[in-house]
Amino acid sequence: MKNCCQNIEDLKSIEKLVDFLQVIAESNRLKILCLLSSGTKCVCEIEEQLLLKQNLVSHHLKVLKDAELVVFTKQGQWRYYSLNKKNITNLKNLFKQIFSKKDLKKSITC
Amino acid sequence: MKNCCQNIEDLKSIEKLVDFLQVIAESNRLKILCLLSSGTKCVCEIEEQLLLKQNLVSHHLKVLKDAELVVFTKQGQWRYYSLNKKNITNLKNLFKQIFSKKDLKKSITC
DNA sequence: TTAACATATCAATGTTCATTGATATACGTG
DNA sequence: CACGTATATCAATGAACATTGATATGTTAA
Repeated sequence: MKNCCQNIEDLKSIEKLVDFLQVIAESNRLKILCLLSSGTKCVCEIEEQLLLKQNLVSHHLKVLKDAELVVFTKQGQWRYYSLNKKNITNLKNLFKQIFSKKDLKKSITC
Repeated sequence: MKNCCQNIEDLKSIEKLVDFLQVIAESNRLKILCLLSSGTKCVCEIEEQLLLKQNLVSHHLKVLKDAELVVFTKQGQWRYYSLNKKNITNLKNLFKQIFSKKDLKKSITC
């Protein structure tokens, strides 16, 4: 375990965090998450509030859904999206872990 | 203040966070940060430990430096890079703020 | 059934960006 | 000075991806 970030567990955490970060490192998606944290919304509400076209919102929701950061329920012709709180928490913890000096020193042997 | 994320302050925070996230949402850069959190390193050490070519490390360090996430000091022919702890802390706080339900509800009026 | 609405998907376009090889700059040593 | 080492920069390439218009699918209402 001579090199930093060569520890398999750490590498996995880093790749996993990068995957998450790439999803949220996009301003429309971050705005959607931000909006959803105030409660469940249907696609057309997101469109209106963020002034985005329908297909674009739908596209970004798919990216967020694939990353399991949001979930939805169908109700008639509407889809109501909300945060996947469990995974948002995971993301926060992973972020905290990687960026906490203390944890880093524990988990990574450089 | 009818719409979420239309509040100028929130928008600024979001754009600022996106800028940060885009910088760290890249696995080599995240690894560099991770490595540097164990202490100051010169470029060639980063090369060796992460098995990356010199020009690539130098490129990513420039991106990190432009984002003010790292700083360096010159010593002879070496440049010693280390974390810009103040800005790393800012990043962590911004992240926490955007992703903390409580703070979100305080700062964003939807 | 037809029309209108809500949402998803597809193909095309343009942009951003990671990587690489080549080269430049700066420093130290003989 | 000349040479080797450390690092940065530049130009080219290819891949990833955000956005858009068009179209498809499913649902409700008349």
